[in-house]
Amino acid sequence: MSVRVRFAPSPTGGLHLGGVRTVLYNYLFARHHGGEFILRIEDTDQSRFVPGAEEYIFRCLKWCGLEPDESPLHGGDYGPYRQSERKEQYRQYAEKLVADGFAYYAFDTPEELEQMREHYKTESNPAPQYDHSIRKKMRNSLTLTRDEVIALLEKNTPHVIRIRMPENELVSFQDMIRGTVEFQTSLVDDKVLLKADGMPTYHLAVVVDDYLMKITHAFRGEEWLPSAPVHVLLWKYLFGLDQMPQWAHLPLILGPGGKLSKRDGAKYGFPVYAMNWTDLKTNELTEGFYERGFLPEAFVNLLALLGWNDGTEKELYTMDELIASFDIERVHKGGAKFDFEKAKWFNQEWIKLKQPSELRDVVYARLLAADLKVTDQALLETVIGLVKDRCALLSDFVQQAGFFFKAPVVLDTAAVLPKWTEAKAVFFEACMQRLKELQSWDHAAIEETFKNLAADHQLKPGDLQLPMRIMLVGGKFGPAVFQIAEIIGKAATLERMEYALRQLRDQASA
RNA sequence: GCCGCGUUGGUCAAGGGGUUAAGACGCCUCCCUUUCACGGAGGAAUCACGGGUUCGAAUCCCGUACGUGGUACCA
Repeated sequence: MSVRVRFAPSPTGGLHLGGVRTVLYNYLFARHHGGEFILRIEDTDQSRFVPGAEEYIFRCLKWCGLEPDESPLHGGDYGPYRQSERKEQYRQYAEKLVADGFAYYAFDTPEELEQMREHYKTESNPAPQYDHSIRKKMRNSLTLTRDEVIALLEKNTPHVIRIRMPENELVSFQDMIRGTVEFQTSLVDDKVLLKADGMPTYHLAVVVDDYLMKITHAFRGEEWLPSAPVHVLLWKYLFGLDQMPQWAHLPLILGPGGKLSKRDGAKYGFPVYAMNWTDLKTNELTEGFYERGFLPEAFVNLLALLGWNDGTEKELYTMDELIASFDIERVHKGGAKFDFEKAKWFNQEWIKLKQPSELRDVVYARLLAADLKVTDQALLETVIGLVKDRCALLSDFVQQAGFFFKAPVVLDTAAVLPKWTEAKAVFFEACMQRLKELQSWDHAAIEETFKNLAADHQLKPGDLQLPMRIMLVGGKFGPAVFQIAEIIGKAATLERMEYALRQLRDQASA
């Protein structure tokens, strides 16, 4: 049987780091085994529907290079791939469970449920569950007579269908990451399977759809572990345990203080979503890795290694390498704290790995967005080659490459002013003259001219290079200074020197 | 509260009875570089705690602590 896995998000907002990692592990597993990766939209909660969220998910997956084989967009033989469009199929399964005695109708109103919780709440049990003991005291098809139930149903009385959890059974299953996991059924409540609006809850939908879509391996976040016994039982009742996919519950990704939230991102200044997401109601923007300046290769790479490794010292992987070495059973049990510093390191490594030509388009876009117009693409590649080892994020290119295309306006004169002397001013005036006369404008010739003149003036070249750098760059960074001069050209070099000299003169006398 | 899951340096982590307890990020020192990076050489954990089992435990078992998730007609 060929491997089929699925990622099943609900379109309620931004796509989280943990979500992307779940996609990634699904994707890697599918590719590793030559299987299919399916995307199913779990939009059964109409009250939480957010317009644009589904499109957003597709954009994120595309950027990450994790596109599904089957989805609402890509089609496939097991559609529709949105649960809202499959609504009609769920009821029959719920009814079958009722008929077989594994589920029941419950007519309790939200108010009655609230009363029940209030009534049975004690200090030692602050959150009473609708379970085997409570259900005997509620209005459902277990407590009402058959005629009463029929009458209520005929009158279209709002009702839900709940699973009837067995009283004293041990439910266990094999988790691919955690091994045997066991639950005592008495401690699990009678989860709603079909809501009053006719929509299934996650519990019913996930089982029915995984069955109908022939899912062989089901990976999801650890937060689902407590409801796993419900799902296992549903599989047993509906389709047989031998049909059930193999489960793997992925560890959580944690923030500095606990579960990673978009709050953490805002608080500590790092992105939490794959791409920018703006909440339409609050207008709140949550930053994405894409916008922050991450390469998708780096993003995927760092996520893969957050909770998994192949046992070797290798840390930098291409997607193909990940596919080749990924093994779900080597995924950790414990949650991993996300470290933005390490994330940046991955990005930096990936920028170093890339050829300038591969970086050209994204860097061009960044510069353009920063109001730096680049007309010479070949020049841009040269510049990228010179500065990329200094960039951890794509956004760093604005500073590291920007001065090649636009003269600095604000200069870090504070870096030279303390040691600025009239002798240096005289030197630079002379230097400008010499450079103006220079025949071949290449860095070696410029450097030679510069150093010879320094000797003539009995100044140390080293003491002059920093001022020269500030003149051309504006700050204490960037590649070799004569290299910069060569690239920006004679005219720009002289202009920048003159501009800077004027500022230094003014500021030194002030 | 109850239930589940987890716990190797600040972080990611290898190692699963006998090792000097890998490696990476970050941090610090030095070298290279008279900028900033890159690169190179070094420095800093006894494995949450307490009991067992064993000749021997980070590795197995049991408790405790801590963390984290669930406890909705949300997923």
